Amino acid sequence: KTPLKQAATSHSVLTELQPDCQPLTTPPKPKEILPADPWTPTSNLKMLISAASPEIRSREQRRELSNNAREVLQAKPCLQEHLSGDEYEKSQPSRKEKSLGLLCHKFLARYPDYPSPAANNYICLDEVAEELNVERRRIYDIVNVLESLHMVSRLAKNRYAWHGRHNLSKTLQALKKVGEENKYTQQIQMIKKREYEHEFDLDGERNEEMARSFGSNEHSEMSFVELPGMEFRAASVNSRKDKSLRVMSQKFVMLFLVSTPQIVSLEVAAKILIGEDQLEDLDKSKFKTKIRRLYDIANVLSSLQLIKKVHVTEERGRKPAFKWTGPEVLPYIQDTKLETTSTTCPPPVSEPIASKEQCSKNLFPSRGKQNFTRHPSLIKLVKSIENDRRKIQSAPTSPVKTSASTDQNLSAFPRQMVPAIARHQLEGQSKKANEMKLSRSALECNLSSPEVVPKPQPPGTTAPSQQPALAQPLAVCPPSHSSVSPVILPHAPSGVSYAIYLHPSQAHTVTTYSPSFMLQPLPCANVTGMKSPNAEVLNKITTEEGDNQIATDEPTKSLAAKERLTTKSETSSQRCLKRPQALQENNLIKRYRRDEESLDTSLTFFPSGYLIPLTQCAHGNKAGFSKEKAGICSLQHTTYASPIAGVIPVTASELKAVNIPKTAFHLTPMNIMLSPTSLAAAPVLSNSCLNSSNTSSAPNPSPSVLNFTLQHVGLIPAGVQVPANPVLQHVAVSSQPENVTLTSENMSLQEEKVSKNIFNFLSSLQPSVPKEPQEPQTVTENFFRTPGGPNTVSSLSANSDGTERISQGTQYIPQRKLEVSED
DNA sequence: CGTTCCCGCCACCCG
DNA sequence: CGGGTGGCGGGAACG
Repeated sequence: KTPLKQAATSHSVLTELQPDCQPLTTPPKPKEILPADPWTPTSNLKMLISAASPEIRSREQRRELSNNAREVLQAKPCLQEHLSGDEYEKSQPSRKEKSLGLLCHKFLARYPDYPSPAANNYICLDEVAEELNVERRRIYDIVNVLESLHMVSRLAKNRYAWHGRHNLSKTLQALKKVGEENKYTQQIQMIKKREYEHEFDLDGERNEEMARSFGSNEHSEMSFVELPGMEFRAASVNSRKDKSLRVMSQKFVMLFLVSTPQIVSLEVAAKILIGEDQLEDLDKSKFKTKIRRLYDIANVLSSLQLIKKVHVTEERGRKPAFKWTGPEVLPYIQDTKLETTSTTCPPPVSEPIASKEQCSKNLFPSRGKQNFTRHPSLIKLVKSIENDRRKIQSAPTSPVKTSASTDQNLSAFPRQMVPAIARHQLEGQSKKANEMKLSRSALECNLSSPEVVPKPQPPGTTAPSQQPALAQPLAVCPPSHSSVSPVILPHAPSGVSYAIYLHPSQAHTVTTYSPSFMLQPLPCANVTGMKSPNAEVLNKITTEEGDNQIATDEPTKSLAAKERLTTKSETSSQRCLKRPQALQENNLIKRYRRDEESLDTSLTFFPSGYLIPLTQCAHGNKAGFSKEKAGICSLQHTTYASPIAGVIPVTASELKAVNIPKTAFHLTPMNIMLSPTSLAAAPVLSNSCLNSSNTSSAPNPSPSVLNFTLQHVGLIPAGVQVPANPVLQHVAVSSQPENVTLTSENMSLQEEKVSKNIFNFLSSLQPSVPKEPQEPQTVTENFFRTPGGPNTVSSLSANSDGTERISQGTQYIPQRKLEVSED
């Protein structure tokens, strides 16, 4: 033990502090707090307690890293001032500063999102623990969930290999598949239904039966999901019977990938995760523990930017929940597509892969959503950060030598993986995601034609070396801020939906009103931010990016690739997934049957909508984009396939009976869905579009774009604006003046109203609009709609308070309202 | 007070 | 049998 302390603090309990502080992490802490120092009654008490407690021994008083300090400063900038002498608030290491999330951030900062296989991406738990000044135990928590995502893998005891996000795509696909096989969607439905019934004190006995049919049934207790190329972990060391965290984490993720609104409440998650193991036993403590674990997992997933916390509000108050913010996951596809896509794919991404270097160097590898051009001014920051990271990595603390064998594994794997991954990223894995949609359109505006699009040159900041990156259509801002950003943000500020979806009917109106906007048919299942409890079918629906050659000339379609919904065949999913367990095959038939059965009882969703981008964008050239996605998805089955518009809850049975029109446009009286975030995003889009289109050479690095990007990427907290004269600031949600409520009855009236509303909104996009801080989004939604048939409608209303509400269906059970709000 | 979740005891399990 | 793992839940910090 080398109790070498920089600060002469008399930490009696200070156990181990590594003298050799990492070069990167600025060790010196502003002010050191002496635990024994009696300046706060609380502290005294604490001391006494700790002293009295039998386990005083390893009471570590670790200081926080500069990062934390920074965050703290941000959090309470005002408090810093010299108020009443010295003693400020509490002790430095506030609980938050020790949070797992923060720790995870620090951890992730040490490794690149896309490490080059060449580098020795080894993780020594001990070292990390020391450098981060935390108990090893905490590192396990992080590593375990990372492992569940195959971002790391265990090599030997105390040693892990870092893979970064290279495998993420595949992993998520696999998880999604397994999730589907497990019929998590149905299970979720079950639980929700049960809750609902409980409210009315309905006989809960009946439920048991249902439970049996669903959740408990086929205890497909799947264990750890492995990746094809990944399993070969040091077999020797990897015997531990993976129980909880790892598996739990995977299941948790599955829930997101499988559920349509991609929002999962802790409660539901916990119940499902418990229910799997044992038949429903409302064990209080067990539940509680599960929740606690989920928080742990959620924290690191949050750090990975895969999810973010939101709140779901029902009649019974609001419950914590999480929303998937990670990449949209494509249904697993055979390898066939590889060639097809690779040819169509813009060279940049697919090529560079050859040289991992570039990949890893690209701090903003193209990722699912958040396809925003990296603002040049960010480059600097990014670079320095990366630099730091490099230092850390090369720090003497991690001198581990690579064994030939392991090295092999490491390098070999990525090589194969990358191409596929790259392609996915390119394609944009979320065909369904609205955000994807929008971002892509934005991207297209800016990037699809590099020549046309001027490269923003930040005043004084020019990074020629980065040019290539910018030129690449794919060199867009990924959400991978986690690895980049030194700043810790509370939550990803910006939401996810950037598009406005309109029903065709409304579309007309809108177009009329403001000709400058274009309507773009868009299949957006989960975009709306609405919660669709029974989107079971949805899960099987795959949006197909389209009709390749969809025209570029037709204004209505030119903007983005046309997308279609196609049902995904179970067969495809089945056959694609290679699960270690062979039992699967045996159950295949059974599952089919089950699936069919369940289909009958569940509701179906037919999503759709329109994206309303600026016309200018159309000028651009997105031809390439729209084309390349052609035939990505192999729709070998089309049970319910058909491009459909509108979000329409329909029961399977109804579906059969009603005979859904191919163009289900009229099925939905209306379905305009505005999410607060969309409002915020829109300005950006418009701005960028304007820049690129209006003036073919608009060097103006719009600050709003920067701000938005920063916020979105998490470099700065929401609400914070980067100094720059705001040309187009976020349009406050409140820009929507009136409440809009649509019902099937008074459609025409409502319609008008809506259009008006939209018009207002669109108008508000103009530069003159005053900026306002983003507000938490609130989505109200009805659950458990009754089988209302085609008449069911969705409606949206914007409250004067700036929050929006989206509710669907007038025939839903009113009590089943649900709100999702981001903090 | 409810939510979030840190801390670290201690059971496992693997050399 | 020692040490790495990590399940687990009390209870403190936070809001």
